[in-house]
Amino acid sequence: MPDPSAAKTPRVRFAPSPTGYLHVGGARTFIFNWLYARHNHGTLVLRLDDTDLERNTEASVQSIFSGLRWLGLSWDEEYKQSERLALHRRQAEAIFAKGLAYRDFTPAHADSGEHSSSQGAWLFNPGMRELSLEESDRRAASGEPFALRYRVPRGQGRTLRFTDAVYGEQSKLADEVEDFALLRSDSMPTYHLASCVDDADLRITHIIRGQDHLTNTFKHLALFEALGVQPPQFAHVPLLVAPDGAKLSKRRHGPVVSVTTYRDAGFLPQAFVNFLCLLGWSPKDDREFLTLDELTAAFTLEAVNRANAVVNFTEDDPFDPKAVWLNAEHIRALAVDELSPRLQPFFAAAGLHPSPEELLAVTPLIRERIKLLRDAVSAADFFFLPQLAPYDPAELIPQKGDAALAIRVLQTALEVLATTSFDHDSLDHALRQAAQSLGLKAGQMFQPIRVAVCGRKNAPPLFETMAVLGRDLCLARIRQAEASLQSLVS
RNA sequence: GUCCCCGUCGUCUAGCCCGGCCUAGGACACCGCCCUUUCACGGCGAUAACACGGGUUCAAAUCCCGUCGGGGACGCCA
Repeated sequence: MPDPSAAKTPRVRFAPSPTGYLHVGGARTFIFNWLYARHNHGTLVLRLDDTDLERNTEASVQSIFSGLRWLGLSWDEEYKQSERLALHRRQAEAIFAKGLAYRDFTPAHADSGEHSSSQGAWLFNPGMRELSLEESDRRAASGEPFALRYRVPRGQGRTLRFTDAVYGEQSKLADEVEDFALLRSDSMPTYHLASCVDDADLRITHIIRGQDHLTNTFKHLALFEALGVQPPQFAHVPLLVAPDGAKLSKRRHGPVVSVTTYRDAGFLPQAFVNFLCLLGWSPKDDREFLTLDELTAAFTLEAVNRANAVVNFTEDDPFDPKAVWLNAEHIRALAVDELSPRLQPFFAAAGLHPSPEELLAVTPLIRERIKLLRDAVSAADFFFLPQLAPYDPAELIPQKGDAALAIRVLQTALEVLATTSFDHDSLDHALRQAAQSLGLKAGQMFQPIRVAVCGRKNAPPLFETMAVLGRDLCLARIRQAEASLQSLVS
């Protein structure tokens, strides 16, 4: 029998609930959905699952949208569950009318505790499932609040089954599924109801979501049946877990799981996407660096793993080293004129405002030296600082030398630089010759100049740096350095 | 507790479905060497894993059973 969903072009959905910022696990689920949709020329639906009035916030909605926009992956349709309440309620009533659900008048929150701990799983509230329709109607009419529960077909030896695209054949006895709620006592739909009703109504063909929903799927199977529709295909993806093995959570792990943390630290979205894809999925060859196009071409659900993946962050280092490495790779893969403008906001945040031209000149000197975009500031601030940050004059002293030697180097440099043209080759030639005439190794000559000009020992290549800085600034800084050395000798 | 899922280097993974080519491959991180005006890039190299126990087989990381370990679900949260 042909699979009805296989013929249609796929429709997938990402359905975050706006109860907090977009976190890395959610981002990855979104990316997998996006990749699946694009790979198969299907449609990606973004649906805000905002049926929990208590916990939803507008700030979360904004945070999710800005996170998604930053990723740069677009969706095709957009819905909000809160605008579809009428449909949810209508379907709940239809299910009730078919006798597949019942009213539960047990007060909310009255039953916590006693079943979870000792006597096994909770299945239903005593008395409510068997309430006669007459009494149920009477109590409802009298205004007594109730939740609507799905009447799981228990006691018939039924087995609920589905084939997960990632986890394979799944089955569970219906007797082990609890009577989950469809409507709350305030008549708001629950997640299960709203989700299934919308998935059916939006004609979703493939549900790609976190593995934490694997067991919920049995409830959804029953619900789709109650709704009278074929269930979509399911594909559960392994969870992203913290180094301690627990599933990533905003509450326990804090801002390190927020995508804005990555964005603000200077991850490139394409690197972030690349990294996330490699957690729980691989192209099955040795590629690690993949562009979006390559990811799209290579992505299949069959290649998704089943084991949870650890995001390797620590207290003092919030980012997985592999994510950082991939980011550095993507930075290096960027053309200078693409990279340069992306650096600008990070300088601005540090109070530095180089012109686009200045930044463009500096970018090639630091491109291979930064792992995160924000590193650009510490790597290149000296280009744009009118006054160098104070440093220890002892740094100016070269290997196997003393302050007097450093002074001699700088004085010689001052003379030579006064007449040398400030391009790489001229500087290289002039300074090497100067070193020779002083009887010094090149490094002994260059190091004091580097520190004088950059204010520190580790910096981009000297001649390119000086060429960008220009003669005036270089001479001024070298003079200043020489003066600071005088205090050391006297 | 009940049910579901998972278990290859520290981490991400290839290999597992279709046993032999696996003295288990790649990557990150770490360490060492080379390149080099510093840093970085790049190159080379080293350390490092089939959770355990049975079984099937001429042969098991690969198939079967069990044990242990980890995770998830069990909410009028999603």
